[in-house]
Amino acid sequence: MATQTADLKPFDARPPPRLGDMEALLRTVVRRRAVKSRSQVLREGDKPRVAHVLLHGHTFRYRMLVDGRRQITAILVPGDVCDLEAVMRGRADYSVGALTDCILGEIPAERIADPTTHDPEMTRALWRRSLRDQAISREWLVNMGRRDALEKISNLICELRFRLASVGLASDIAFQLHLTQSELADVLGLSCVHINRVLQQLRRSGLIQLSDGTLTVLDVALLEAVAGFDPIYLRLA
Amino acid sequence: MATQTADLKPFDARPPPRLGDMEALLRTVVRRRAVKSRSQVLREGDKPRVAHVLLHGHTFRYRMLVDGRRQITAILVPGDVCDLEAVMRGRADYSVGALTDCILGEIPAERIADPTTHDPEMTRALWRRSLRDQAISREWLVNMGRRDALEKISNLICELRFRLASVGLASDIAFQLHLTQSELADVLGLSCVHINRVLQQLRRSGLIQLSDGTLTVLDVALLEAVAGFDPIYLRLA
DNA sequence: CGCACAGTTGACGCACATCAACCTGGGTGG
DNA sequence: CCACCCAGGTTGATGTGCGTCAACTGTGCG
Repeated sequence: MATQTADLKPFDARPPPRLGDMEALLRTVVRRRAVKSRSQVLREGDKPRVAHVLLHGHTFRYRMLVDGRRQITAILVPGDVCDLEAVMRGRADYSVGALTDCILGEIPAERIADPTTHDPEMTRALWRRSLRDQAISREWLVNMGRRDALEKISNLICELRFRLASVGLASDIAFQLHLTQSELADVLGLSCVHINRVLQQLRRSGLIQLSDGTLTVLDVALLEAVAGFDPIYLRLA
Repeated sequence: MATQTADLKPFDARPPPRLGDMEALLRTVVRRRAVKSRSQVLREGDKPRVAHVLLHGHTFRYRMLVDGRRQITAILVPGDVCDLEAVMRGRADYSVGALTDCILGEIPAERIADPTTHDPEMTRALWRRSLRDQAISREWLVNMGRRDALEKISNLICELRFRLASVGLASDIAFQLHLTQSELADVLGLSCVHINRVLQQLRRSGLIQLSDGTLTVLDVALLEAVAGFDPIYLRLA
């Protein structure tokens, strides 16, 4: 359960990306914490006392149903805050897990629980993060409700390519994809068998290439057309 | 395209519910606006200059795909802010429509666009609204991805009952449901034919009763069990 | 060496979509 | 005031996208 970090340039912990927001967030990081791939960062029901900015690696939010079904509700990339809502509401209604070895920056709850008492620059940064999170959730709802499996997967790939590129972690066409097919299934509300078949369809039709956790988009325009992808919801301003 | 308001007590515009938050919001309302049932409050792509607090009636957020598919991403009840994110981001990436005749309170963008410059009480109120919105979106994602049609509908009914009760618009068991079956379908990612069949199944099994837009839950505990409903995500604090 | 987990493939079944017809009530225009 | 229309709801027949089950592979790890 380790190794994943090896694929990335060995620890070039360049404090992630541009986005003036990041500076405001980083100023408030009091401690860094490393967590292992596939370990749990936050458990549903916890009352967290620190929020975590993701500095390196990927994490995801999810909820389990009593019978074991799982739904992943967000995928987080460097620069994202894993558990802002949980800290602000005082209780987590979702869990957070690590998809890779990660480095997290801890922000004390006191600094954010009341958004009006401190650093206005950071308050604005948190608002923007939060608004973008919401925009992504809405897009995922559309994806889940009104697109078929091929469109869903294509759409997710387009979104991740975009988000990773915007933090300098994807070239124009290639990026690291650390999701297993079974995790992909739990993101998109499908079964892992079906994910497998659709991924192969995407490969056979020459749209993507996927090996060793590196996903390469061979025909960006066509994939975005298949997906019905419009990145406007990700726009950063 | 009118009439809907008639079912409600003829205009007892009691400024909705408890929730100290409401007071902070209401203080900033500069104008009230009435809109007709089924009319559009906000169009995707608009750059809105006012936000709208819903004072009376129901609205919904949605997105259309180019081929006409529609996904409803939120149902809004009195006390909710229809378009906060659109105002704060400067551009709407969703549309808002009215399910009934509504009364909206307008809040100027200047009062909220920068959350750090004004009334801290209202900033906190907006944060709480926003966090709750997000919690609901997450729950909807779980619903869409990992529950079958019967569970989805049951869950939505439980949620609406809860939210309406918390603003004094539902008795323990009954409330007004202003969604057509086709709109329900676009909330849950199903076809309206299937919605119809599952609703009848719920009626035949004595769980709900539905006539003239009044939905009565005949067996609350059983319905919540069927739905796998846990209201903790709606908790207001 | 063997176990566990990710991926792959085929056979089969089901939940849901689609299509089409029909009913109903209320609103509208002649 | 009646005739029409149309949106919403209901029902049956049929099709299909995706799930489930099950077997097999490859690979890394204890």
